[in-house]
Amino acid sequence: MCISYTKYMAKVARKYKFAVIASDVVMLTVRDGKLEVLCIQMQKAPFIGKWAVPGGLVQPTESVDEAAHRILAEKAGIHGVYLEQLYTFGKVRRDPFGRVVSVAYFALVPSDALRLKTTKEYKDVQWFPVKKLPGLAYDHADIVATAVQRLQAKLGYTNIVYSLLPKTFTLSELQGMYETILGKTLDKRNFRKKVIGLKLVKPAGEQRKGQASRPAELYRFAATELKKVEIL
Amino acid sequence: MCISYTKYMAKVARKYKFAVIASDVVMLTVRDGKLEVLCIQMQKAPFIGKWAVPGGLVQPTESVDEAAHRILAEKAGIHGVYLEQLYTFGKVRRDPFGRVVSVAYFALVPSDALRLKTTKEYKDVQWFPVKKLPGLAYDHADIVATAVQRLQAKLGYTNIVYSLLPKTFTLSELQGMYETILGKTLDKRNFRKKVIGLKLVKPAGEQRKGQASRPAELYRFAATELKKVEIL
DNA sequence: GCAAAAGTGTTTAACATACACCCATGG
DNA sequence: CCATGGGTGTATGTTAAACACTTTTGC
Repeated sequence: MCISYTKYMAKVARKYKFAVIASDVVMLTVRDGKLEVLCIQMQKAPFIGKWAVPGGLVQPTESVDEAAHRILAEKAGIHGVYLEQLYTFGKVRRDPFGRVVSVAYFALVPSDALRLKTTKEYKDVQWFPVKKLPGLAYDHADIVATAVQRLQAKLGYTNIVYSLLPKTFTLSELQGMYETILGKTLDKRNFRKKVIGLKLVKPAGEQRKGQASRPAELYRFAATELKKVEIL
Repeated sequence: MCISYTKYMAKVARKYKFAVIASDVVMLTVRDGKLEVLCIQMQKAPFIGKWAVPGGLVQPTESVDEAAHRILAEKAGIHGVYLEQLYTFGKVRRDPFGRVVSVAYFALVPSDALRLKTTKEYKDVQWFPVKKLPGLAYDHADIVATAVQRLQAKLGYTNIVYSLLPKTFTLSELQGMYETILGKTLDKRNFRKKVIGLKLVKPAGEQRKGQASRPAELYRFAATELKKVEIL
């Protein structure tokens, strides 16, 4: 149904020469100390074998936001994660298929949800580190770059990092998130003073044991909705 | 030509039930100590007599950015001002005319360009203070509110204010811009220390005379492209 | 007992804030 | 000469940045 709709729209759009609206979703996660993006491998000319960010046409009965949620669910089986509109890419020739304007979104996926995800068998879906991306179809390299910039910026003035970590985490894990995404190291003592002083996190009252080192205190986020906080 | 295209598209869009792409441009200026928005008065049902922000359909041969520039030029006769993409509004029923997704932009117009503008005779075009807006058609009240928020935020971390002032200006005029847009007063001495210390402005070497008070030094912006600067 | 990561304070410099008076001009 | 807006400095508190050692555990 989705494929026939796509083909139908392509025909209509070519005939009437007008723009159709698509949505592309950049899904980001942090895994093994690397910031990664979910990509799918394309089957259609002229991009056979190329990778792209998941996307699809916006249907007549859904809002653009709803389309982004649907793509997230269909292409990655992920629900309830952080999703926000990123930017709208509207150059005339960005898609050889026809005039497609793409409203791009970015989603943040916690690494524990991600583990669930990779147990499913999508042979044409893969996480790539943003620093080792394959060549992407369309203008998707620009879209991914814009998403990474937005994430880096928001890390500094919001509590958005809550959407990348599991419910409880150690302060070292939290700091690692910042270091991975920003690509620089931070001072441990200053970082801890800051996140505790700003009440970004609170102790969960448990410890992470089982490692050959001193057990780490576990923390929770004080808020799990987006708030403005000057962290950096 | 533009009107017939619009009617044609309306027909096509209704027939094939799919979304067309429009762009709306929120033009902002500061005049007489008030932040104002340019609105046009509509002629078509169901919004006869209602005010709206200038907008129009994106043509097949132009990018969405180009459409925004065209709307700015057509509806307001303004060229070369600051223009950036704001947000894409994509709810299903936001336009009774059909499924229209709007890529909103915001433009900043210096008050001297604006004086030129208001000498022209547009009986259906008017500047309204954002605090005294008439009821707006569609979801344009949301769009304007989003634009104002974006402007307030960018004022704090960029030099964007350059796009609202003439080439030379006094520090009091500059401070007035900040106070008007942010809706709060600032300390004169601290403000001056800040903008000079950050090298946001440099002296123009002239003075503004002709007022019943001490002449004020005139300044210029050190840069007239958008830069990140922590001002507030 | 040793390797590995967790945890903890102090000093210094930079910046933000609060605050009040004199100056140059036009009328 | 007076009304108007322009221009200037200092003291205080707050925040950012730099920096090294002790603790607790598993093996």
